[in-house]
Amino acid sequence: MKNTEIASIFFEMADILEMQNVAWKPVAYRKAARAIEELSEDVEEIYRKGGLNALEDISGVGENIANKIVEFIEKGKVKEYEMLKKSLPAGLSGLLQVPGLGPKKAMALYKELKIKNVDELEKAALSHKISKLPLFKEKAEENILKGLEIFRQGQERMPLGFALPIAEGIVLGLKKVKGVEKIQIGGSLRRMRDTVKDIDILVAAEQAKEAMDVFASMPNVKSIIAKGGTKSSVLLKEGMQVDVRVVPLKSFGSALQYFTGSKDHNIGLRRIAIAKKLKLSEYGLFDAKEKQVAGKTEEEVYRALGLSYIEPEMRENTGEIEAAMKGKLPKLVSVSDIKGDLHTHSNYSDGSNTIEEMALAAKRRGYEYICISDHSKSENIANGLSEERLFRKIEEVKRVNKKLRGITVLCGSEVNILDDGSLDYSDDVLKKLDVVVASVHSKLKMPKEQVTARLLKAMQNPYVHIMGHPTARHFGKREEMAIDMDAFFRAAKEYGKIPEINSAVERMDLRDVHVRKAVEMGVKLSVDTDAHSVQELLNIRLGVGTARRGWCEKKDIVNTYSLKELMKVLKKQ
DNA sequence: GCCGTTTTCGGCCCGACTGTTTTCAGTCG
Repeated sequence: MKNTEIASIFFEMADILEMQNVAWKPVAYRKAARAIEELSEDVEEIYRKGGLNALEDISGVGENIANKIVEFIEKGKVKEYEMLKKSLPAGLSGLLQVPGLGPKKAMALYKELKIKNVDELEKAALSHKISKLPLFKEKAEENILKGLEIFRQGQERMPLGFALPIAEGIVLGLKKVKGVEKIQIGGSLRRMRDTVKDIDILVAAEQAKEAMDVFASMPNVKSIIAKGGTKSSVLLKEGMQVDVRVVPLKSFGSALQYFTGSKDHNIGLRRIAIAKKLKLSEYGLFDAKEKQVAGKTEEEVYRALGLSYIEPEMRENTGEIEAAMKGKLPKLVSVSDIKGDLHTHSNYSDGSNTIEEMALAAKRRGYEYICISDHSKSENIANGLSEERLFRKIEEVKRVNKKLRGITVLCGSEVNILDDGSLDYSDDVLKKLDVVVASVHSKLKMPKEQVTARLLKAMQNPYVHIMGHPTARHFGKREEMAIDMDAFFRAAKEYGKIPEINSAVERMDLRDVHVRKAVEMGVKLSVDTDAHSVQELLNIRLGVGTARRGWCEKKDIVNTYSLKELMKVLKKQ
């Protein structure tokens, strides 16, 4: 997949152009880079199939950038990028990644002190050379060192499942503050992106000061980046930045809309506002006479722009605005639609709770069913079940079903897909199970053709129902496997297999763009937690978030079906 | 460099915080 590589070239070109004070081009290159980064398909594939025209169909990609993509695909490099790089010392544009440093200051540091990279920047700040420059006074060195700290900590995006509880803790703390009328998480966290860079929190209050003071003095605050009357930013000990904004109640909806983003979605909305001779800001939607025509709620803002309400998870400017104009948005699946979990573990393999405990926890969630799918025999590291232990487990599930009312336990297994695409149990064993989840846990670095063939072969097995965490990515450990996703979903459709949206905090697999593609191709999916304890059943909200980002409706997700309907779908295979 | 429900040319989102500015530039989201 060349997408990430190409995107990073355009991001760097944007930085270099910005340092050279070139107008608008940086904006254009960054927009194109973001779009390429978010593609579900390999740009190379898009080019092979549809040529230059198909590349230009990518939003933000015009003739010029399309040609550069072709150049990279065919020659492995982009001439203009190479030339731009030569115009500045290597590493200099990297200074822009340090918060607080923009093109002007970075260029000044280079011209005055010959600072060419982040390490030299730190040395200069520590030896107090910077404060002698005209643009920089006494506070500057302190801020640069603070910026470097944020830069080093903020290199990595944090998985949604880590950030969400942290954000919820802050919300809880601020809710109690006198004068706080409303509070809500915004940003990419509210859009349920699988990873987030920072946490945005919006507060409605007439007097902001007390909320700001409480926020800045929370116990997990490591340092304060900015603290003003209505806007503060801090760095947490957990390593992430949190921004809190306070607005009056009458602006809460427009502010929430604004701080939820995405950036591209907001630009789209503001264009519509301009076309209607209106002005949209975080304070509201205003007419030509500066009279507020909407702003108290988000619904009001969308309605006033002539759009139906767009759910946060869809706000990426990937067609949702056009759909909202025509009133053709999907009705997204929600957590309350989920009737069961089809991929969980018990202490038969590597889970920490008994089958009965898992079942009772599922019942407390209001589920109709839960499938306990422990690991298969070759997964030694996770205490995978031999055939003999599996048969014992089937009996145990029968016993629990007899004992418990109001929840049905399905006996399943997460069966390893071996290197050649065959499965870890024989068909005679698989056919005794209610649900078979087939997953890859080994040889994750196979070339694309091989790994795709491996998955396709597994899908041809008539006893497989669900394809578990299809790309096998693991945050901080490994990238996703190289898979031809088109071929994968075509096969899923042909054989009636159900790819999984795995909600485990460190997996989140499939990704949103894959899900969107599956939905477009008419492939049914399952949202599962892969829970190894009763607590982890809660993570279903993460997977549902991904499903919503992929525009899933209830009908697209099989575990929103009643047990009877679900069994019909599974039997059909 | 991109783009078109006013446009193929002329726009391109809009406002807060910081520092030291005595009225604003730079940076950020």
